[in-house]
Amino acid sequence: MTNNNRKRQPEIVREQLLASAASVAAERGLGALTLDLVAQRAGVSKGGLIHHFPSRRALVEGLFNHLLALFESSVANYISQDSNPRGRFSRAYLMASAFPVGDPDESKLHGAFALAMSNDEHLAAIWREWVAAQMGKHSEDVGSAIGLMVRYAADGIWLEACAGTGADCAKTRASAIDRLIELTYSI
Amino acid sequence: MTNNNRKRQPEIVREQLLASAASVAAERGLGALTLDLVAQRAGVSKGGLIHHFPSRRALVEGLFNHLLALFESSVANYISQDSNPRGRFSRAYLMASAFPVGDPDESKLHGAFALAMSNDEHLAAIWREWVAAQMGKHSEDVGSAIGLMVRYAADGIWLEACAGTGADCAKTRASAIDRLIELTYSI
DNA sequence: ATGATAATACCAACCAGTCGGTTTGTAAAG
DNA sequence: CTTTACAAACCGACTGGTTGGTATTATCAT
Repeated sequence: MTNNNRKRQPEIVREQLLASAASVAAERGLGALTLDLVAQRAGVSKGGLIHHFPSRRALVEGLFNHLLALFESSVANYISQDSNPRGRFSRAYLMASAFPVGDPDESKLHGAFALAMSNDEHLAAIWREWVAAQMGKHSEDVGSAIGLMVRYAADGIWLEACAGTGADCAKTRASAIDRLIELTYSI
Repeated sequence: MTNNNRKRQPEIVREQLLASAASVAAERGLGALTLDLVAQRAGVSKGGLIHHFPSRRALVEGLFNHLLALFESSVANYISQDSNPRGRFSRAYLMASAFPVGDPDESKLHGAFALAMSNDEHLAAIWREWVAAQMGKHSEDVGSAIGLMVRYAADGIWLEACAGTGADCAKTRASAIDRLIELTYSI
């Protein structure tokens, strides 16, 4: 068993650090993610943060992987509840994008990282690998133009959410999502 | 006539500053846009830069407005070449997004700004106003779920371009764009 | 036309603050 | 006693912005 009454619980601190980093990045963007601030929010000194993540880059990368894992499990969850294999992956991708789990700031986080990918080749590589792995796992809609189209739209949807625009036309938005879901059944 | 052999040509310098800012932001992201670097690339001192844009924020905002104007003229151009009013705006929006004018780095720029909006309420406000103005001008596809869907997908497309992913499945991509265009005719 | 005056368009140096990272120290766990 | 898990202080590099000054251009009375 993992010791219960330890005073030092590094794994918990590590998780707390990731959570703090996530909240900072969601609120103020990745650019404003400073070691001092993250450490302070996690109730840890900067030295303590550096102990777990030896550099800022390592912290950002750790957070990125964490988010990717969350998104992946969300997609997997939608898939498991979907008995129709037709376009299932794109459908789940759409749902996971349009209805993010957790706090609404999460889409902001996704946005922050998408931004980072455009200038950080390493993050972009991680993302590419993830996409490739997903396409391998869910080969149902590989190469489908409609599937790709739906996933494009899904990206646009959370982009809108992360930019905070389009809060008005919620009705049209819901209708657009409905149509997208319909489309996935014709893959 | 505007004097020809002037030594000081502030408007040209201003344009050069915007161009430099654009190239820096496209290459390294908005976060790496420093006054020193922009000034250096424009062949101007930092003081000179500050003279034209009194703060970093003003520079970023100026660049944002500049890009918005470029995108708007691109959209307008597609619209003017399109005789079918049905879904014309969404179609033009899609084309302008999927086939950016100028250097390929421009989509990176759009990406940088789109995602910067998530953390800069002021930029987001400018964007919202622009969208509202566009929707007012091209009322053809206001409130259309299909139009919104297409524009979502358009956003996703340049997001992909800006992240540098998906260079492989160009064929599927082209096919997806074709289908999106088709969709706009059914608005 | 011309010289004085004001306004504009810059530049070089500097300042105060911030940030990533290092170093040193220390208490707890094994 | 060694290793782990932190804390506290510190450092060098960098950044946005200021200041004080200079060269150029525009205005205008003479």
